[in-house]
Amino acid sequence: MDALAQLAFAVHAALVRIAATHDLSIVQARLLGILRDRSPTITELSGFLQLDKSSVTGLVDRAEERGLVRRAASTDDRRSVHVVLTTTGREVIDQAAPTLAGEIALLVADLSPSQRNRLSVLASRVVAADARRRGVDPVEFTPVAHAQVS
Amino acid sequence: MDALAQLAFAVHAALVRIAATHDLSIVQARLLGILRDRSPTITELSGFLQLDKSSVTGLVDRAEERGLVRRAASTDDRRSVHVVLTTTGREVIDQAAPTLAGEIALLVADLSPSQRNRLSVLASRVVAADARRRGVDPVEFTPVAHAQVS
DNA sequence: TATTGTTATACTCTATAACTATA
DNA sequence: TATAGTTATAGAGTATAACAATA
Repeated sequence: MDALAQLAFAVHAALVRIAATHDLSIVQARLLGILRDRSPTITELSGFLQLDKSSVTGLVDRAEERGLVRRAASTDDRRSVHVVLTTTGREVIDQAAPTLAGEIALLVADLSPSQRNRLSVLASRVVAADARRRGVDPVEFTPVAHAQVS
Repeated sequence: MDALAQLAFAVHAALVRIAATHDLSIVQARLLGILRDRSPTITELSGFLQLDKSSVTGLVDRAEERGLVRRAASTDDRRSVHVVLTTTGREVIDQAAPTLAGEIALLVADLSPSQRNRLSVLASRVVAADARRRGVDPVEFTPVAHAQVS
């Protein structure tokens, strides 16, 4: 299954490349993607992104400095902070998401529609099995996902 | 094709996780994997890894400090340097490669053999098309590839 | 002149450990 | 005591620009 590793590298590289044209790293893009339809706490983000809390603090710091997100006090727990997309942040991710999706589409442009469909089904199955195995929610992981939801 | 992005993240995360158990980053693992059957110059590595020369200098510096690789003067061009795997480096990658491959295998364990085969074929096709499009050699990109060759 | 590689610099991403404030 | 988040610190990875040595 070496092809799978190569595929992952190719997709990853494509996403890095396109995110960069929007002045985003992949992690920043995922962060903004997650925030499109929710305002999680730092700890929740830490779970979504599978990162240490302190890493998320830094990530949010940098995004906040750039005016992409803001911190909002929680009403029910004064220790907690909710991270919220700003108007600017929403504009940035709304612009970036289609081009990210487009780059993926370009990657599989050589496949026939039915092959694309089969690949999609198999990929979903692998992702679902992996998420189940690790006890996490499989929907939360890519800005492209949220792009298609919206 | 959002599933493809999610798949890429899942595979990538799995490789990061396993490489870490061998005290390697993904890039270090790819570097060692490439060096298994060749001794490229810095510029050649830069092409294989799609990184700037200066990034490769740093990568090789760190690997050299850890005794995994060494620099060897080129015989024909005194500007060039060939990067060579040390005995230690070979031991490390020979140990890591099977566990990396094993983790990929685990990821697709839920699929039937014929589904795995189909996924492999589709993945190879996408990778090949992408490599062709970008004018690079598709074989050079993962330590797992070299693991299976050896 | 052009190419090979390094250095200087700066930034992002990441984690661990220690800390503060709240629960 | 336990949890939420931050800070301090350290290190890897990355790129750009300027440079020396060689072609």
